[in-house]
Amino acid sequence: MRETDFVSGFARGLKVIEAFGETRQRLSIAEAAKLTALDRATVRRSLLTLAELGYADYDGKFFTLTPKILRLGHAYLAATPLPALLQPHLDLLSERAGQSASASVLDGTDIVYIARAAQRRVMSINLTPGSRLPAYCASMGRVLLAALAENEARAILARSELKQNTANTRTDPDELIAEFRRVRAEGYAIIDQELEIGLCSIAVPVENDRGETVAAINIGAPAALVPAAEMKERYLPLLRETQAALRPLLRR
Amino acid sequence: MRETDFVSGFARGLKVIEAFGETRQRLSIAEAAKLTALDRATVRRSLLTLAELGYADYDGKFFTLTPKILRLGHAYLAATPLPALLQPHLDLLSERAGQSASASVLDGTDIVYIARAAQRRVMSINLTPGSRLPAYCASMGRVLLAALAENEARAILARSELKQNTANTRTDPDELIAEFRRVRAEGYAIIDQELEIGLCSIAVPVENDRGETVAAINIGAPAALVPAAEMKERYLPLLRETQAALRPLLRR
DNA sequence: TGACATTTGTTCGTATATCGCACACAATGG
DNA sequence: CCATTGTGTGCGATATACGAACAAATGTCA
Repeated sequence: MRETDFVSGFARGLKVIEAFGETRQRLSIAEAAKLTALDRATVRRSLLTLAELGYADYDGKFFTLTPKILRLGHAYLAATPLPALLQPHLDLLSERAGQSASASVLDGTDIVYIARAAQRRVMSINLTPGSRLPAYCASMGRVLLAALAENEARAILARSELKQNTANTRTDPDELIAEFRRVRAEGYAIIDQELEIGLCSIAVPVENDRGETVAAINIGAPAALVPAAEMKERYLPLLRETQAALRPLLRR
Repeated sequence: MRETDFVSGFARGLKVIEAFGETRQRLSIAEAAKLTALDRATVRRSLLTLAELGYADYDGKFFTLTPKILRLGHAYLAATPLPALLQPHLDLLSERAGQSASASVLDGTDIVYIARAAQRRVMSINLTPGSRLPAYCASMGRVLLAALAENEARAILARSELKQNTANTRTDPDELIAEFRRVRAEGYAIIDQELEIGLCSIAVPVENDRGETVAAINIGAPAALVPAAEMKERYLPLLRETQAALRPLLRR
């Protein structure tokens, strides 16, 4: 790709949109300029463009995103067959397990939820398609990282902010890499309150007919009701059944 | 706003992203150019920019969006307090009604789901935050359109593609405007299989402490289990309670 | 309160980046 | 083999970014 095959005005605009997620819903021109490290004049032009197109509102002082911006993410969810294909299987899985079931893919150091069948709300966080969690301390994240070449997984860990969310959180890269080996060998990952106290989850990879990992699915349960030790025997068989049902459906 | 306060490169890029939603997940340069009515060279630069930034993959022939694109929509869902504020109330509502409950706002001629608590799956469509339905034939759409000034509502109907989805679908603008008056007077809207055979729903507005309509919430049920005639007595009281609980929480 | 410092939004001029067009070339299919 | 469709590139005209300057608003302190 040549130097000139890059539209920097477009890239700058996308950066401005993402700036909204990091803080509040309202951003002034100067705030957005600080968050994006772009010139105030440039940010102003991007924001006015968003407003002109209806992706943002402007009251003369602050800009706020409008729901029209969801069209952009929806372009992915609607265009990609994976979420729609997984959804009915997650519904069934969730019903049989009596717990929430989700599917996600990897994006950088995060997992991104692409489909979800919720039962009771157990987490403090509100998860919907598009939600992100750090991969290193999520069961689906462990599964997805384990599917990568070890040097790639290590590179992602190096870029991750390995935060000690709870007393249980594993933050040592070597220890995590070792866990990835176990996950690869045994085909599942269990998280025992590493992300949030009171929450356990178990995940398996979703593989296509070539055996490539294209996503991960999990079941989450309150630790008070389902101790981590019981996660495997209670839910792994159900996850394996879903996994097996999906494999032939996923052609590459 | 001056003419030069508009970054057309940015606007063109956003148009390219939206082009993915309309068709398949894979777009060639020429296809994207046709869909957006932009020059091939321009579309090519936009797509290469998306690929360079990791929002798209490029195999040398086709471009596909990556889950990173969900960051853009997520910037809205994370930044706006409304979805997170509504979610627990929808969960409760859904549990008490034993049916799915959702919240949406208006974007042009569509309603956009911003939160949802699903029970069993009744619709053929998979609804998640970001999903869109035509406003004119959805219960929440009727409520949101009824909240507008009548000439605005009429203008939106004029722009809508009033499709006869089922035998029950109302498509006459005058008839719809009359229905909006009734909705405004009585404070709720019921849809009896106008969108999809077998699906009934009832919606009420969510108002802030000034009485302005900021969203709509609904309950959907299978027509086989809950005839449209029973929707009101069964679910309207629950919706009204949720509505009342939300009002003081919504400051403007 | 009033003077001053700081922050923020806006405008301007100019160097640079980008657009749309025209054309060359490659792949594909009848 | 030619028609068709799609991709890459050079170029002149135009649009855009940047830094700086200015104006307005806001905050600070005596």
